[in-house]
Amino acid sequence: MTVSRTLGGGLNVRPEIQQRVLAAVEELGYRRNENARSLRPGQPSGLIGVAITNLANPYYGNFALGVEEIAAEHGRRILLGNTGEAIDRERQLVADFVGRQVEGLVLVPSGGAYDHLSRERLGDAPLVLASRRVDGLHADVVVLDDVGGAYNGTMKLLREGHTRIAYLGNVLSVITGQRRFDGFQRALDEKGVALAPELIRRSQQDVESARIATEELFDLADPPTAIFCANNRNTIGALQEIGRRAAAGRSEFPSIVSFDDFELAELMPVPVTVLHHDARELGRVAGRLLFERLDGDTGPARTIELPVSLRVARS
Amino acid sequence: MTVSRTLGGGLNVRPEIQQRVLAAVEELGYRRNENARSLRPGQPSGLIGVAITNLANPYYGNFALGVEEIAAEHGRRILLGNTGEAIDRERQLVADFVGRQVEGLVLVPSGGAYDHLSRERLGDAPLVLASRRVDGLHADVVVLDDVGGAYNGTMKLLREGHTRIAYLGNVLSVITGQRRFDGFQRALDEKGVALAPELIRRSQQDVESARIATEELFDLADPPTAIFCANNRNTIGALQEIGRRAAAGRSEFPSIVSFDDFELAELMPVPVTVLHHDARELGRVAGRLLFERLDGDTGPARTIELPVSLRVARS
DNA sequence: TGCGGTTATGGTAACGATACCAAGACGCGG
DNA sequence: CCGCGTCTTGGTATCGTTACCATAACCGCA
Repeated sequence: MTVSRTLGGGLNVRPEIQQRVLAAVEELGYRRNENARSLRPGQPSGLIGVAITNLANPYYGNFALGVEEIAAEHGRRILLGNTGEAIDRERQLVADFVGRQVEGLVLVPSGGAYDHLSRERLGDAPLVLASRRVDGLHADVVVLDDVGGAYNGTMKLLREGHTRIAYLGNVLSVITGQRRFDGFQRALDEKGVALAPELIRRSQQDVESARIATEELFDLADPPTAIFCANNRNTIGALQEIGRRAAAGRSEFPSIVSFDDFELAELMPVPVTVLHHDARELGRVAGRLLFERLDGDTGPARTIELPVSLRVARS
Repeated sequence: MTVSRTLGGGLNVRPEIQQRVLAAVEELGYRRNENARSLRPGQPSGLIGVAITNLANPYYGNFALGVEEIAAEHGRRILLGNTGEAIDRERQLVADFVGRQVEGLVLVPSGGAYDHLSRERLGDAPLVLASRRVDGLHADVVVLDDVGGAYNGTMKLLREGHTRIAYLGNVLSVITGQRRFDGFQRALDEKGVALAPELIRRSQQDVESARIATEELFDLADPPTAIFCANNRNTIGALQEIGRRAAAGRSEFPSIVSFDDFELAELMPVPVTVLHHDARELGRVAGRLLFERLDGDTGPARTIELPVSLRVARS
């Protein structure tokens, strides 16, 4: 049709006819069907699939926003899915994204199996993994300097003289959690401080379970004097429990190191040191990696490690 | 093809052939093209368009999660777009969503013009507006009890004896902001307290501008003794400024009422009262309204007003 | 054996858009 | 006035899928 030409830039169509076409489009409320458009071979769908683990966590909301920002710059939309850390849901989401002909995929992997992420399963769509590494998979990766950040944060507590340092972390299957724990452990080893098994809690995924874990820590005969929180959810849970106890008159004032920044950290009643990193920037970097692939970069898989800075919010 | 029948449930296909088809699918890595699928008339695309104003705000992240949750229950995916409060971007997003054959739209409107939301522009896709009302538009709406919530929060401050109450709010064009200001004003009127123009700041969209506005309030000759924050961003900004001043030794301890809850509110150094509501539930309700329309409900447009509860986080 | 009925299988058309091709209209130079 | 090139326009095929239809194979029963 002449309509297609008109809407596609209007090359070689008489201006008068273009006017008539546009008038008819306006009157009929015609919208080009993008799905039919992307059906023709070689035509891009204009979609980027983004799968994150937990949209309720503002960290991932910001991450998604960073990807969306880069996608929008390139005229693409994002299809967003929430995996909820469930591998089945991740599998299903990835399959669906591929079925919808996404041009590329950005994924925060739940960890564990990754057979659904193999090249032949994804077709032509490049894959960028974010926030978490998956060993043995050929894909671009953007992660934080988890080991170094956790090491620096723990060292700060050790230098302040703490020896009973608790660790609140994510489930074991999440590789990020392992790397952060590695950094934590390395710092203790270096200072010759023994790991106290009763102070290590590594299975909290949400705020409430983190709060309960903190409650149990405080109820120990020999409670910790400092807490290393391996992520935002654990930090908030720990601080909530501290607030509860303060309200009940049983004040506990451990030093806190939090991997992941959070708003109002500087207003906390206990000394909080924050390992700061920019989720939105992480999303942007993931987006840029993806679009470099889409622009034809065929080099080997890259791993970008973003720095984590130590910020003393209150001491 | 027999392939289509096999993947579509396998009715009237010999089990032996089904096995062969599935084996071939596995070997070739075949994925059904969902775009081609939705091309046939009457076939749904399985997509719901969700456009929110600011994904960096955890409130909207949670909202999107609520919609995603309901969509997932119905086997649908969400296409997520960020408008950034820009009407042009909203227009573009909506047009794109329609072009991609979304089955329905959930939108947090930026406010202002809404010609792009008329029925003929959207085709068959039902529209649900969330969080903000748009007068004169025939669509289902889910909003909070903005007026009542703001009224109750302000009343609490007035009953505590405050008469110099500052107001930190969103830009004027956002209808939610107007409604919250209405509730604020109604409470003042009822108690016979005059509105002090120098204490009313209604143009902060982000945390930093809210912090600066708070700084200016404290520097007044006759500073406020309480602050009503009309949304999360303004609350955080105000509290940040309070923290800064405390760190500098110039302690200011106004009472705060915050429309929108936030994590760790109970740990703040000043009395904070929170007008609590559940963003995720808002998203769920919007999603349910949408799916009722998709299930054939053709009744008149409904408006659902979700309650806002007053929670004394710290007093 | 023959006939109606059920089940299995693949051919064809159609969805909406566009690349390609063919053909008509027009202008210009020889 | 003719031939060539350029611009404009619409016909046709195609993308991947599924509804519909036609056909074939098979069964049971009279």
